[in-house]
Amino acid sequence: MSPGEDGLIGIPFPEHSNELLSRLNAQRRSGLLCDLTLTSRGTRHPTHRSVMAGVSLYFRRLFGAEEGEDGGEGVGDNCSVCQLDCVSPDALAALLEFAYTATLTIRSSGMREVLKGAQLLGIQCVADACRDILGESGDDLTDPVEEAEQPTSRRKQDRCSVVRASSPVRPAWLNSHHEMAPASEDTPEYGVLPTQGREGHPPAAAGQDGATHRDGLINGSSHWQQESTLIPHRPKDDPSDEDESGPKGRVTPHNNQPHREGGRGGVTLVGGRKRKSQTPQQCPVCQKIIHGAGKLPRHMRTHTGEKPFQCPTCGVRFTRNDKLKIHMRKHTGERPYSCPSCPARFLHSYDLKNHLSLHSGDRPFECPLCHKAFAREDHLQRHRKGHSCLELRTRRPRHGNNPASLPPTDPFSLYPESMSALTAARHLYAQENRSVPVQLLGAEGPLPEMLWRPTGEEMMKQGGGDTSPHPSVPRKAWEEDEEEEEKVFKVESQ
DNA sequence: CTGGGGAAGGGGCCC
DNA sequence: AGGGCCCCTTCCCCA
Repeated sequence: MSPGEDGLIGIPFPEHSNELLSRLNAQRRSGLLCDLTLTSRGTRHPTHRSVMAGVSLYFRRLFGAEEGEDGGEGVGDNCSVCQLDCVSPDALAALLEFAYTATLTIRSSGMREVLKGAQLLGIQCVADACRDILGESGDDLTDPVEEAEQPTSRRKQDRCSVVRASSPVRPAWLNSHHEMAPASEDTPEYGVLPTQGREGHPPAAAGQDGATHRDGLINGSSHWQQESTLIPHRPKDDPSDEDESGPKGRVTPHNNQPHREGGRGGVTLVGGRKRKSQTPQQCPVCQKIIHGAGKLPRHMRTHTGEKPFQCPTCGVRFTRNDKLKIHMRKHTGERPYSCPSCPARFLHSYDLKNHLSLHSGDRPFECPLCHKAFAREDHLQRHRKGHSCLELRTRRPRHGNNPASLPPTDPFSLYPESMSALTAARHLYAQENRSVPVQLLGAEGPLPEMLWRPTGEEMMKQGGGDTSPHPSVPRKAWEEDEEEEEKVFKVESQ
């Protein structure tokens, strides 16, 4: 944590934007707090001008809520009814529904009317989606409003605006719901947000609370990209950890372990291969070190809850473009991973991997306590976290160890990490028909030292994180000791 | 409790 | 350096 942020913590509320939008929609339906009525050929739609300004460039300009303006009264401030006869009633209703629900529900026959309305009102993402579905390019249907705002490449131009726009408490209509599957993964198009003057002019839609939050975040996590800590590059001190495996240098699980302290960076020559800088950066919210150039924005969306990538078919939203891409396979029926041994085809590579283990019958993940084998590592972990290992351990270890009646050096190693030390102590003492000594019960304060055992994280901190010689079966140090000594503690329950 | 499917998140390589 | 794509691990949920 940098000195300037001492004591500053960021507590994300990912559902906030959705809940806020949902409540606003409820208010709209019941006519509460509505300060604007849209009409179209006789139909009337009460709504909130702040929401409309948030979703529509037309209304932003009408109300003078456009960033970069002086924040004075907009021309539309006195306007309470806005006649939009140029937009069909159905299209207007659909666009309003979209504004409050992030979902566009229309009949295909009405698609063109919605496209026209979206263009007229400057709702770019809807216009783009409609064009995609209609199979039209945007070139021949360029919205004049949008064109005026985006004279050149918007994606490139607005890169810095995207940074500011990523505030965790940015109102929903300014960050996520109106963006349909932007083309860029880590820098989603934030539509029509201009680049200048945001701090000085909180969006009209933000209201008082919104402004307060924004002010708070200007000094905090909203400036994550500028203020995120660049971790100094340091030559890797353990060359053995470098990836020298496989074609294309694709990492093996061994090399996919979490990086140890510091981080690889700069340019490292490994086996003649030039290694690119990974520019590790520290997340200002969770302090986590993020490796890889350009990966911090992606990580930040895990805090903000932003899901800028929406499936145009079913409306499901994703934080990442690659996840959306995989999701789209459900709709297209594409199953790119086919089993060489049978006709089975899969959506994901790991599905195929799991499937192949069924063919081979391979169960490489063995519980060191009960020696039950699993095909999947996470199943082994789940098994170990549960208490199933405390049951009778009648299985023999794979390598023909002689079960010993002696407990291992650290008897607590026999218990899952999820079990408290005190519970484990009770269990251990119960094996010997003894009560847990009073001095171990430690009613308050930290547990007595002899009952303390490090968590996985603590092990990482203490030992530099090198927990396992075989990363597919990560084991704590005490487990390895246990195995080395080949002492199997058979719990006698009788 | 286990097996399987799926989602989320992190990291590496290439462009 | 950033973005796209891919692979991996971990977690959650359901049968």
